[in-house]
Amino acid sequence: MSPRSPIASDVSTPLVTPIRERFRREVAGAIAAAAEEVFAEKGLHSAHVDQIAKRAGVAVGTLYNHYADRDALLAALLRDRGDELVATLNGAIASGEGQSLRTQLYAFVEAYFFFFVAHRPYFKMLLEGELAQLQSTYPRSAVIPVRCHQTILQQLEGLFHRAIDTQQLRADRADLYPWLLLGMMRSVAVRDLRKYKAYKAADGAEIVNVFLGGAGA
Amino acid sequence: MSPRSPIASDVSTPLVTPIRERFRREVAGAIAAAAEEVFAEKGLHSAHVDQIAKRAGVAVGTLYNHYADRDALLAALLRDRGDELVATLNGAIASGEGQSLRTQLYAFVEAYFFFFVAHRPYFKMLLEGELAQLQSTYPRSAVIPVRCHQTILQQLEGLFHRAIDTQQLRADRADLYPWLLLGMMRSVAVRDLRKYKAYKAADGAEIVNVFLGGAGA
Amino acid sequence: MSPRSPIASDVSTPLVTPIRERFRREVAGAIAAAAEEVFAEKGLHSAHVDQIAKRAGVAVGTLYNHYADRDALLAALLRDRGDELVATLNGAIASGEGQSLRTQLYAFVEAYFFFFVAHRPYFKMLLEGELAQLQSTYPRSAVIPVRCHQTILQQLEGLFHRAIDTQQLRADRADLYPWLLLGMMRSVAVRDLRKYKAYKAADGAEIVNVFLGGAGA
Amino acid sequence: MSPRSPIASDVSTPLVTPIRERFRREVAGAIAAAAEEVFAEKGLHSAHVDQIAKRAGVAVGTLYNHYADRDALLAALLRDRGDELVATLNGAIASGEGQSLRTQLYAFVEAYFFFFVAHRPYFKMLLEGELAQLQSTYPRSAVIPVRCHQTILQQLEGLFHRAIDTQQLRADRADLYPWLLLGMMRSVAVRDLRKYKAYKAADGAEIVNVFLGGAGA
DNA sequence: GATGAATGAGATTTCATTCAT
DNA sequence: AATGAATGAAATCTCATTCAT
Repeated sequence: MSPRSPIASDVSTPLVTPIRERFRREVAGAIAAAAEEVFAEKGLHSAHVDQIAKRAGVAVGTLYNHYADRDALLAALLRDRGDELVATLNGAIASGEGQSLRTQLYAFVEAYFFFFVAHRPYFKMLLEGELAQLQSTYPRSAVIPVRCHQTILQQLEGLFHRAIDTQQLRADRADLYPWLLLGMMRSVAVRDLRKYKAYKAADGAEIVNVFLGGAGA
Repeated sequence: MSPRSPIASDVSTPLVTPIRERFRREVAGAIAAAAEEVFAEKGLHSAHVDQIAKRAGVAVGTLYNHYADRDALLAALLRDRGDELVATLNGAIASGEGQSLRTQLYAFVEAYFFFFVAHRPYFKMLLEGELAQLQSTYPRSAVIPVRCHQTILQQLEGLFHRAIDTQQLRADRADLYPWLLLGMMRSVAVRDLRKYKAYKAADGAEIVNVFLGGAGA
Repeated sequence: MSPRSPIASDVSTPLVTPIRERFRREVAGAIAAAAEEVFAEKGLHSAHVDQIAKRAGVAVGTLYNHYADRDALLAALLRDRGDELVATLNGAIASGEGQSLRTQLYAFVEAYFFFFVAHRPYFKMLLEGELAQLQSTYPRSAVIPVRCHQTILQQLEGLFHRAIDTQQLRADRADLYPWLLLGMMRSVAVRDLRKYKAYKAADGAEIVNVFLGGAGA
Repeated sequence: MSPRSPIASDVSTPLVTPIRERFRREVAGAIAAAAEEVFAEKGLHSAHVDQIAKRAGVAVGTLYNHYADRDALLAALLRDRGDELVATLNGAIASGEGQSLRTQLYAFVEAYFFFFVAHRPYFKMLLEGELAQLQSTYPRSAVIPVRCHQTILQQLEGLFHRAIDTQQLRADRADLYPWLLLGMMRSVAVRDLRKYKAYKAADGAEIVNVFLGGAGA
């Protein structure tokens, strides 16, 4: 009720609230960053909130001031970065508009791995989340990676649909192609995460080559 | 008292034991079957031993009479079926010996999905196990799916190596090809498991078609 | 009801029953012997019935055919050997009747350690049983070592009572003396069991010397 | 906002922490006290963590916030009080320095029973722990009572060694004497714990009298 | 009577969440 | 808003005892 109350932020208190709010966001961001690391390192089930709080340099209670529960924190991570990924891929699609399928796919795959290289921990979470069955324990988080996967498939479906119209892609098994292309992409990402071979731009290009022209001699 | 007394014949135990032994194995089998279901349904982390015991129709203690602990049970499941899968694929490789790469790959992919269709629950476990980080909680189980995945990659490496010698496959990115092919296979398996589309023989054939000749028109 | 029934052992079946009975006792004896070893090795709480059965070369069920439960088995062991010990000590008392206190104590202590050397595993059980609180888990066994201890104290009380009458022992703290003497004996037994120093006859003699004449120069 | 703001003083944590820390210690102390009681009452094996937690008025989880596991709790109890006991006895030895062996032993025995009377529950644990075989289940706790016993024997060895030099003690069986004296002390402690006779100062004195001069008339 | 697998109550331990300070 | 100790439901595992063969 006082003019300095952080709750009733109106025009008379334009300075206090933003500072508090910025602080708030910084803490939430630190927790999210720590959580992403710990979830990626330990796995979606074995990452414990104490570890996350310690890594973030805050107390567990603080974590619960920013996220309703473990599920909400995990869901926020998966959703935010997932939205980023989808947006990045949409950007690649938009940029390739009107060009050849090959060019469009190059752009798409390049954007995918660009994001991958920048966010390996997120990808670990995403790939684990697509298959780990979290429904019972973390119902809100559980659906997000699956939805993300679906969205990417739909993006590819869109690309492919237009490519079929212009006869750049065989039509008969178009339903399968998004799964095949994304399966190769995922596999190359796993290869990198398993520390077999660090991803290189040539890998993405080869995925497109094989997808469009095959690996046969 | 004679050494050949019909009462105390030294063949008497082989009569009693097989019955017990058969029972024992049946129970162990029932537990393994129940475990496979529950692990597939609930996930490798969220499947609980009492659920497994209940599903198998035995008490928890019985489960522990047959498997040292939860980790050992899970490891046994993953190992046994994994060995079966590898053997099946080896069979396919052997059967295709000397034929064209396309024929060999058809056989390989067909065998893979034949096994998949027969053992969907196992595949759920396998695919989850390749990424779920089980090391801390279930160290013995953790390595098995990864090892299985490696073995299959090596099988493909072998196939591809010979195909390169006979110029049926481009040589330059041969290191990548096992990952690409297996990535597509895995993705189609996931598509089935997610209940989008049940696997059909044509799907496997198309994987080989795309892998060798591409999807471009 | 038949004349050969092992249950109704009367004069008409004098041969069959004894054989069966002997067999029965041999098995019970083997179980008891194994149990004594395992209880001594692992401790009264940590000795498991499976271990005992395995050591005896029988199945657990057989063990339960001979002893109602773990408590009964343990109680039988403690009681039987305890009775032997008390009888042995009574023998020593009887043999020393009418002789000097010193002579009587030598005989008593010698008998005690004679039995100890012959039955170290039993002594481990006995000494542990005097203090381990078994009441809640093994109520019948729990009281036996305590009762045995009491009986020995009473035997010493008897000896000392007569020695006081003949003025061979100071009268004022006679209530304490059984505890002091037995305390020294017990301690020397523990010294042996802990593998510090194997018991020698001279040790028993010195206990009597110190008890009667002190260790002062 | 000033760097010396009275609110955000850098001495503020030292004010908050001590309160938390004091609470923490109080709870840890309450758990330890409850544990000592329950372990003494029920025995080292039969005391259960939920009984201890209930007695301490906390939840099980709280107990595990303060002690890594049951073994650690038990070990802490045995170690802390054992160190106290050894220190008390060292004090008695120091105080008797240069005086007659009789005087030194009076001081030693008096200190022992002073501690005993103050800490009967601990002594129950200690005496049980010297013999109960805890190695398999509680490896860390298992060694402590034995080590404590050894230390006390060594303290007596030291006393006796000097007494032999000054010809206050017979030299020939000096290796045995610590065991004999401590055996009597232990036995009198057990007599008290068994509720036969409460310990009195005269009992300790009589132990020394008998040890140095014997009980013979 | 001997067998040994099945039983399940009970013990220990974990960890997401709460809440007084 | 931050703290971190307290909470207790839930999970795994043990082992004395039973009982069908």
